[in-house]
Amino acid sequence: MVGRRITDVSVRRRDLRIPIPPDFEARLVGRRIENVGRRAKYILVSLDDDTVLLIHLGMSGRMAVLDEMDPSDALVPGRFTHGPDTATLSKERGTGLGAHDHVVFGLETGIRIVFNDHRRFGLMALAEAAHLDDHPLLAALGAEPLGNQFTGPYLAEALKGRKTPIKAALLNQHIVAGVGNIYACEALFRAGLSPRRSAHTVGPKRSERLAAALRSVLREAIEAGGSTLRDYAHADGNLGYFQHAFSVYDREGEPCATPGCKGAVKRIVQSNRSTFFCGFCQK
DNA sequence: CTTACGGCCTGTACGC
DNA sequence: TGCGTACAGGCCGTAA
Repeated sequence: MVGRRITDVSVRRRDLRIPIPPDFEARLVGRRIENVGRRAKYILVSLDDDTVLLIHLGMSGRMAVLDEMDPSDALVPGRFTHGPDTATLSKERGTGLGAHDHVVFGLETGIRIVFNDHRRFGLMALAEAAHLDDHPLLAALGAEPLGNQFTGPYLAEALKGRKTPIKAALLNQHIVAGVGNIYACEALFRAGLSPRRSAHTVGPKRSERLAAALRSVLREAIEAGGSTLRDYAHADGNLGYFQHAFSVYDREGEPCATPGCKGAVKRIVQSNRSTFFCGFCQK
């Protein structure tokens, strides 16, 4: 995408988690893409007029690249996996688009970037580059877990006085940004901390362990291309494979991975989300 | 201020 | 086979 100009924007559904504003298309057409970055779970697309396009994939969103010169792209694994998409595909033959392809960016040289999100928990928004950090979606975010700011002392300070379970605190984007359910569970396992433990009881020493555990699990997951549970895929259609390295996530009833531990992985519900952990080695 | 909870959507897996 | 229920990688608004 970087270096190419946006020649065409087609919004096929505006009612994402936050509605796409009326001036969205007009503000994007004709702009050149200068950079693609990320903050927390937001993709940040910087344009040549100091506008930034914010994209959030929610739980089920994905971006795909359709190359007009290569029709086999429509067969990219993980692209039309849901029933209605395939059905609609035949009706809309010629566009190559499916029922849940909500936004399509046409770029120079005939490539299309498609935002697909069957649950519409994702969103797109526009921000000014000069005030990006003040944008309502970004302003209150905590430190990047892989950035220099995120240290044991930072985490200990952020957890101080919080009564919520440590699992919920890890999912709180204002404390640490970009951690979801899988990696919260895996980090707590690596740190040997019970997900039910009150956040404020995680002091400097445990925070150091937890911050290190979180960084290591994220680094390894990224290295492995992410975790494919049901339908996650890269823009090129390749699947992640970190799910094979899970210690606890989605492993209810299986023996604990810690050598010598006799425990089995338990599943509980916290803040309406599944938590997986070992009751023996996580205290 | 903090925390708990329901809701947003649609698709899939599973039990009856 | 068909139907109902639970659940899914996120996050916001509201209430307490």
